[in-house]
Amino acid sequence: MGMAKNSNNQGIGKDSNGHHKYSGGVRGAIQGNNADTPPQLSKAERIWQVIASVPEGQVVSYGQVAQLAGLPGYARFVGSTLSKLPQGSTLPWHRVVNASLEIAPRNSGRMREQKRRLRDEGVMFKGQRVAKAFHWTA
DNA sequence: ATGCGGGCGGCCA
DNA sequence: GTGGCCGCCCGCA
Repeated sequence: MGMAKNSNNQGIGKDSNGHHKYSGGVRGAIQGNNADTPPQLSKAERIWQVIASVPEGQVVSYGQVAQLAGLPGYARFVGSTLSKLPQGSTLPWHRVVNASLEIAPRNSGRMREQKRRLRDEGVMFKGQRVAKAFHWTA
């Protein structure tokens, strides 16, 4: 475990979304993380919020994140949003897998990094997939 | 404006 | 259980 502290902080420098509609007090993490998520936040911000709330040792799917962020149907957007995270981000991006609970195919190095991180927090695999027991249900 | 490619997902062979 | 086809929605030529 060591230092897990998945706060709501992920080195959000500048959103490539352009829309700087405000990003003021993101008080605490989004505890509710329901679809009732207040919309002053940009889509990317809401997505970050949800991911930041995923417990250590658990995973969620892209579609699930979208759903929880109040953006049903935005699964792919979640993926592209994560691909834009800054290098030093503390957002637990590695806890997001596809609906089949497999690590989404992309740069092999990134994939290995994700698997390593998950294993480090105790997540177990069944073949290529994360065992169901580690699938987070909000 | 239009087209195309993504860290996806649900359905149906 | 797999694999292929669309459908979704966005960002960037």
